[in-house]
Amino acid sequence: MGRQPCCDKLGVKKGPWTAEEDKKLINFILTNGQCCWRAVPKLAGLRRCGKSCRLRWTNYLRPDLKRGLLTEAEERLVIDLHACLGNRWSKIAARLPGRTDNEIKNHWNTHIKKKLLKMGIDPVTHEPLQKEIENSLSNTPDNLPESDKNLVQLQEITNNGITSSSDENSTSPTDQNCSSDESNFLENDPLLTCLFEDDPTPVNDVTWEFPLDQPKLDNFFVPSWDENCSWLLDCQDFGIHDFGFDCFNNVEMNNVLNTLDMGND
DNA sequence: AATATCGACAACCGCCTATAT
DNA sequence: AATATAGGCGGTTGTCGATAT
Repeated sequence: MGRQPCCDKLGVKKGPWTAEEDKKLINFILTNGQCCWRAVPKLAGLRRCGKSCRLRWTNYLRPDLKRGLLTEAEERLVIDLHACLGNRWSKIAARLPGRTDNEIKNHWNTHIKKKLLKMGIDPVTHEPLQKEIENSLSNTPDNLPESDKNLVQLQEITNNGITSSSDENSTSPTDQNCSSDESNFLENDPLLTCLFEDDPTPVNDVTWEFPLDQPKLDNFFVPSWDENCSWLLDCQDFGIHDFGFDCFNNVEMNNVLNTLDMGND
């Protein structure tokens, strides 16, 4: 005999989550923490698969998530990491605190991929596209619009990381990064160095490691109430009290709300 | 104003690995 | 050891708002 089935497929709801469902999931996890996902839907009163709950929480409801587009610095980091790791989005996401693999994957497919192609870089291999090289001979950076100059800058930054260790027998950038010349490459990039350690520590991993100097509430730690939590204020479908923050006493709640106000100033 | 097309992103699907039975 | 599921991951699809025609 194996394990119990994940969930009863019959009667499991699919499609976009409603505000009511979000509320139930948030309330449940803030109260009970993350336990076995299989049990979550039943205990939280949701007609969803446990997998769906995990995804919803991980990709959308987690309080430590950043909202909004990736910054330029984050984009550069994603490109760097992708050059070395390929489509291992979860590994890449682990290096970008507050970002999810799904978010990075989507951003890659909708933004970065196009940018790289526009720059004449193959988004898969990170090698220059031959055709684009020929075109570039007659299209120098000086002739490019400002937006394209930025892209060229980005390319240079990316290539510096990739080619700084190049030797006479160099092959593809990806090969250099991840195999024979990996050590040299890593020496030049402290960020990536930690990637290949046995127990890599994120550059700034806030995932569920809420700082101890944050206010300790009755049932859980909360992340810093700065921009990362502005999402809470963005929710238009239900108020903050609907999230189950009623479990706070008045003093704690006032502190939280005051901090939120300060953050908005 | 109505319709078509596109872009962004949330969510699902199916596969893989680790692990419980 | 064999079997079956949980959890995680990456690829793909579906939905919806914005923009173009």
